[in-house]
Amino acid sequence: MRAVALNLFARHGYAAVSMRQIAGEVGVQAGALYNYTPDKQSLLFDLMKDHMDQLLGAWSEHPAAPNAVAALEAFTRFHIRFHAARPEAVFIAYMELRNLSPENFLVIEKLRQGYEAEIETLLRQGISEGVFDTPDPKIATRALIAMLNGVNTWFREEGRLSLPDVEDLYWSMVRKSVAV
Amino acid sequence: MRAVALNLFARHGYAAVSMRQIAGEVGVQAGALYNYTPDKQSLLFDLMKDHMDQLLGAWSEHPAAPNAVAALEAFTRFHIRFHAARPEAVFIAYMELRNLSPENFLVIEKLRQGYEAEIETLLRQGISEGVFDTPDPKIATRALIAMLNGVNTWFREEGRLSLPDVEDLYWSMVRKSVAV
DNA sequence: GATTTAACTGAACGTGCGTTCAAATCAATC
DNA sequence: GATTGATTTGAACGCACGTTCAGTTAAATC
Repeated sequence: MRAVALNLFARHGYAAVSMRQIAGEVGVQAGALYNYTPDKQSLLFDLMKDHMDQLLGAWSEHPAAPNAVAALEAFTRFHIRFHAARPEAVFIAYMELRNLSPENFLVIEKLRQGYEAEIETLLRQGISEGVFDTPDPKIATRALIAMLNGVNTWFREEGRLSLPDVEDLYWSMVRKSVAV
Repeated sequence: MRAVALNLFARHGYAAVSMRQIAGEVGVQAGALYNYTPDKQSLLFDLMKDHMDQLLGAWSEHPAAPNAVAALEAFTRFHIRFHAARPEAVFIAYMELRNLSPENFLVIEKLRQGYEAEIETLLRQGISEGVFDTPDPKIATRALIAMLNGVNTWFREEGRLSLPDVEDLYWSMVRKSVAV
């Protein structure tokens, strides 16, 4: 059910997908879904929460890098790979924030901020190492994440560029954009 | 009516806003809206089309720059200013693409590609001038636009940074990211 | 002030929504 | 094969949706 909901929410949007549609693709009547989720809102929230937990979990398991440049490269490649591997969850995580109830939104937003904070720390380390130069690490973090998130709007497995190609291209831009 | 619809679509999403809601905020009954739009879909399309026309129109009226670096700086500042000035239209233009009918989507998508193409041309000029170095201008264009679009997710008029501050920060990153 | 035109109302149309629940069905245990 | 517990069905609940339209009201013209 989660998988079907993820796919439909990503394709048509949370508000435009009915419980009957989800049930239909699962091969079941709408009522049966309520054995697995208390309501539609929780279904959305759980998908988004799972995604954020996986994102933060996967990054936290990443081995420490010897210096800030290596850490930023590791992050750049990790972020691109992680997001390219689950385009549907990513799409939902960024597009359906406003369809979360206020309490649920706060939970997800806090997780998102946690991720952002890790990257900001990384940039600050590079600045104190003297290898990065950016006047506002907070804004630079957001700029970099926005740039990397952009990959998901166009990247296709079967496309002209392979994932390593994309990683190389973006790493080159990320590196230069915060270089001294 | 357009203004109200723009605001509501931006706040709650096209699918989540009813014609009765729009009518209510206008101070009129739902039926009256149909004197001004044939249907809800056209209302969305017109808002998006207007936005894209304004974007392309405003950029095309920009004076030519003496060289590629100046042109890229002009573009960076223009893009940030233009988008910061109409956050609701921008939000809709990027979030409601999937709620357009297939024909309408094609129209908007073509306009978006036109904008992208202008920036790509600009990058290519810088490469041939020898002032830019980026292995894939098409991807670099998308990366830059994604980065600049990111401003709208956090920028607030009353915030810590003024618009010129933001322009300066992003121009510094844009410039370096494609530098030789 | 009568006449024409434009704008709006209010009710209705058929449809689909999220959710509930008694009844039916299925699976596992004894 | 009877009993139990978990799943699923199918119908129903009240409500909201986009859209239409005959009838009313307001504005503009003469």
